Amino acid sequence: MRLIVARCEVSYVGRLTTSLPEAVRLLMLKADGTFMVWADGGGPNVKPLNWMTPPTVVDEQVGEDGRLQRLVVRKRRLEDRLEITVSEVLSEVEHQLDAQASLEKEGLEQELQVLLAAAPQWCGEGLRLVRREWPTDIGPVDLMCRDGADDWIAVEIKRIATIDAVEQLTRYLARIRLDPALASCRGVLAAQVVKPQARVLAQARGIECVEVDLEVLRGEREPDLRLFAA
Amino acid sequence: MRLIVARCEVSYVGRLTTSLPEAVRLLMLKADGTFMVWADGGGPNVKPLNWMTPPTVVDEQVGEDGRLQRLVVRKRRLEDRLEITVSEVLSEVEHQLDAQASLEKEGLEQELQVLLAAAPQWCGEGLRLVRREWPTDIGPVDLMCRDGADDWIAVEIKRIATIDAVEQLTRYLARIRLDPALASCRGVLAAQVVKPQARVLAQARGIECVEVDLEVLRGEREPDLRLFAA
DNA sequence: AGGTACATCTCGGGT
DNA sequence: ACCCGAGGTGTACCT
Repeated sequence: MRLIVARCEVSYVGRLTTSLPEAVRLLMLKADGTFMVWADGGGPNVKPLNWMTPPTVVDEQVGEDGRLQRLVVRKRRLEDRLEITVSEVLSEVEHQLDAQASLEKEGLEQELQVLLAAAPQWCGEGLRLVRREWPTDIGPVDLMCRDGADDWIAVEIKRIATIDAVEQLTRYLARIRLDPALASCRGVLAAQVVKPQARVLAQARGIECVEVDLEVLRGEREPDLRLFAA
Repeated sequence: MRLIVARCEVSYVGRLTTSLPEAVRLLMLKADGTFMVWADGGGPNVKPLNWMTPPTVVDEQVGEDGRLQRLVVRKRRLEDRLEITVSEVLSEVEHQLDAQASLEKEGLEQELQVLLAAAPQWCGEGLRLVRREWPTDIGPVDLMCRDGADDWIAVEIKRIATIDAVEQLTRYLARIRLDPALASCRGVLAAQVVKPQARVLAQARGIECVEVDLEVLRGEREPDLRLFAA
């Protein structure tokens, strides 16, 4: 990875067109072909001002004095072009980094799904699991359950339930109900957080919303305790 | 901005929990308080492995020999904690970068909306603009127009029209048509690209799709020329 | 290759 | 502060 701190202008032409006036910025060239331009404050925090993902071709133009004058980063087969005009290089280092990353993650939507599959009663009284990832012709519903009266309930699980989640479950329900045996299938939207507009739309469509607590599902906290939480 | 290349382990506890085994990575500490951990290949290209957005508090632990041993990055008022255990620092540089970014962008959805508001006939023959950002109780429709027969037309604008855009316009139309004066309002989906599945769903719902050409809207190219394009 | 759904999405604009 | 929509979203998974 090369890290160049330089005074530079940047222009990008591709899916859109952008330009940056001359200023001191960080140019980051990863060995995997990723190129990024960073500022410090004034813009996005955790996103580069400009970038190009691999595969890239970097054309480096150097003056007679050996100093970097221009970088042109292009994408293979596309008309994407990122051009950096360098007026001064303040620092440049290059290092070999390790690629064997393997970032382990816990606590994503999938964990919610596993926990709710093991304890579907949190999605509705008396619910028992029939199958996880119940297939429809447009994709799988997260959980398919039946209740005490043997009615069918399709459950869509989200970390945060937005209006899009309601639309998604609505599409699934329409497909599921095509089967006469499942024509009366109900829908439940289970999430750690249900956004207000999602709740309104869900109600209009007869879909029930349930907010679930990850720590309770994990058995790390008693459900009653939430009444005393701040 | 400080750039540290170091052999390190990383653990994050916050919205989720992650861990990274010991390897050589880049630690990026921006002056605005942003902290990021980067690898080179093996993971995402343009996203850090771990990060924390401002406001952050960085606690730096140094050994008796003066070498960096541990970085703990915490978020004010939250239980977010990013801990970097450093076994070896390979490089460290610090530089003052400019903040006065001002990235100029052209070609986003907003430009499409401005251009189509000025020339609504590209959305349908004889259309004239009544209002941009026509309000409904679930959000504004991009354009509200009337045609030669004084019929109402709601226009939703996208750079790329997916199935979600059809759903969005459908929701707006349902709200708009609650007003008896607008009960016959039609829908038009205008985009640079309309995905095939979006086109099918739109047709099933009586929504018209129009593909518009940004260069033509800008007046940079004659509409007929597209017939000869590759 | 194309479509779908998830993301510590991030980020900007509005209320 | 929260809600909502757009993104050069990126990325993994699946057909």
